[in-house]
Amino acid sequence: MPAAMTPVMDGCQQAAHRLCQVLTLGDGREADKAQVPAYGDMEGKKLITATDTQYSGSLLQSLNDQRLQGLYCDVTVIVEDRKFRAHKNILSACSTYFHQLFIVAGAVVELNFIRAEIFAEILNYIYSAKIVRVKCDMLEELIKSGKLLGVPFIAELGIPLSQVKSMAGGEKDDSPEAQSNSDPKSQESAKNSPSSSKAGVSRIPVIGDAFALYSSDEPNIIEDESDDDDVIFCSETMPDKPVTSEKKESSQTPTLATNGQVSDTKIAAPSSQSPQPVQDTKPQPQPPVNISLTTPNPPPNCSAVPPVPQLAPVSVALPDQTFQNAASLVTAGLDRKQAAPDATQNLPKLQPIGIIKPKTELILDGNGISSCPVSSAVSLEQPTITHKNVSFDGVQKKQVVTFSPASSSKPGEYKIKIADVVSGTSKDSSEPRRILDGKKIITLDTASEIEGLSTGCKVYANIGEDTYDIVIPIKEEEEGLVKLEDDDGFPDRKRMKIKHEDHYELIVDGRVYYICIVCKRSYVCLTSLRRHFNVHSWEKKYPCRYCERVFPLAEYRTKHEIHHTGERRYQCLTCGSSFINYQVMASHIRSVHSMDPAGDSKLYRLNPCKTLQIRQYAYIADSSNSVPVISDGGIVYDIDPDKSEPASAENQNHSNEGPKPVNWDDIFLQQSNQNMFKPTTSEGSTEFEFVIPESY
DNA sequence: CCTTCTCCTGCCACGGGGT
DNA sequence: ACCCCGTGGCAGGAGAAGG
Repeated sequence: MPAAMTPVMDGCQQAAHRLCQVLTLGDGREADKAQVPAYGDMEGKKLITATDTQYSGSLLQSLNDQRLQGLYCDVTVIVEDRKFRAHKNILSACSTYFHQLFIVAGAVVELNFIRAEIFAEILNYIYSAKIVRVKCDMLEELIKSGKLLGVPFIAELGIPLSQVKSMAGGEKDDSPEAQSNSDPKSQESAKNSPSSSKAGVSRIPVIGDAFALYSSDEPNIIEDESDDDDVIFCSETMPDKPVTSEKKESSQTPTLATNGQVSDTKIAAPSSQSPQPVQDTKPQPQPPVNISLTTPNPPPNCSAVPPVPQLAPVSVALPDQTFQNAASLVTAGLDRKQAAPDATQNLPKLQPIGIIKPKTELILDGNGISSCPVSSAVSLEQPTITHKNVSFDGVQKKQVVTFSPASSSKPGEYKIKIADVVSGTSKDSSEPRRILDGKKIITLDTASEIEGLSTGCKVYANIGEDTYDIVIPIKEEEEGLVKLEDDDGFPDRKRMKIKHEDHYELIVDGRVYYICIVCKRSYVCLTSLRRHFNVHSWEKKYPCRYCERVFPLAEYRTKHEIHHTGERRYQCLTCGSSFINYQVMASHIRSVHSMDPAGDSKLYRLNPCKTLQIRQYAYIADSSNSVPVISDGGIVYDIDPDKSEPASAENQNHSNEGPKPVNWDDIFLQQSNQNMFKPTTSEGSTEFEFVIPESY
């Protein structure tokens, strides 16, 4: 040990010794787990080599801790009803799918081809290099999902361990690769050379290091720390877990016959090599992209393969100017065989993509726009790495989304088309055109200028031929950072307040449309989008008090609960009949009285809700005087107050505070603890008895 | 074809917090 | 007092499902 060498150490040796001490003692790690510095030529120049063999492991652990705390997470992956916060860099490094996805995707991505439970396992693996206690019946799906996401280790779990190089013969340390791995240069070359990583192994793909944060120093077997785990899996690299467990491998490791590729879905085995620089990347095996183009939101668990975002916009007809669905407005998936600008006139809903996601920072220097000296390239400019994109390479370049009423083939229709843009100088783009809602809006008139924009800029539409509105959130990044890190150490607390994580902004003719970043629906009102976005994020959940259903919108729940209570608030003023909702009432008025409930005449009234604690005001349905009034009671129901108010205690607390509504979450929190409002818990009668009126 | 139900989205009122 | 923003109810349309 170096300590014994101290008396004869020179300065270099002492430095090395100190380094060794740091390595072994600096952060409490044990000395025998760190590779001590090696002394080179003791007589000549002293070369010191010190390897912190635990660095990669501790780094990964730190990253995982940060993920679990939501710290510095820059992407939210929505799978089914669950959200997963993560770091783009990590996902990108471990998954070829994410690597490509994040070229164009924003801060929120939604996966509809994988189950949340499976993704959770994959994510745990990405951040821990371990797969722990996965049920055998999940393994096949896990492997399939690993293939879809391009996570090689998981994708190749079906390979019998005996075929894995590092397991064969157990002589991994003596393998040429293991030896070469000790040389950083060799490591580097191995990373960049798939063939080199497969040296000596011809039968199976070799698990490369693209998916692992560990440097490939010591190929090892991953084994879970717990002794009672049922399954272990093999990995090349796990420096701090150099444990081999042949017994478990031989007896319990599943050996599935799913090693081959899923031919019917054209899913290729994930690449075993590291994600290449974009410029160098050839089309890699990816989940096919040709199936979701007409289904922007396929149902969860569908067998569809992941829709890789496309980079090329396509022309699409717009229904008038209403922009009911921005999927037909902003972007559209581009059939790789249909690049003609006007070939998609009658396309159905297409997979929305093509949002221009600039990559570099835009600087407003007072007089104009100057992009940072980064390799200014909009995503559209980058040689893309999916075969689909490659197929459009050259077409996408210098193509932007244009929005031209004149280009529409039908009266009143707008069309987005692909247009070649000739680079040129901006005419009037130097000044921020206007300030809107805390954002600067500038206008560029050439696509080349857009190339210099950053992800902080919201460039989502043009306003005319070769002119583009650019929305620049002011201090967006600062806001995001600040709000991600809450004072009390709970980074999630203000997550909802992070700006622009949920939408793009599209400006057409000076009007702002808010585009959901997940499904690309457009909204005139930002509040509508925020409300809508909960159906993706499930940031808030609205459970029914009477059954197990959960709703993403409070209004849905309220309407649903009214069905439980049976209350009929809508009363026809012509015949006095009451109805459970507007639709039934309107149908009644139209069919029975042959009148239009939406007309000017006052045909119905809405009585205040008696059975639910909702806002105590009602609208008198009079389109000419739609003033909210506090109803004095519809006298439709005679409700036992002792039983009609599920939150009676809460109401009593607020009884002296006016009509302040009770927070549902407070109510539900209490209720959930007491489990007192579910119908099955009531004895003999429901909690909500009320006298059914004659009209019922 | 009709009815019923759910979903959706613009609109608006309310309430809380900040200035 | 005013403004901003989040919340959530309402209107009314659209579409799906079922009879």
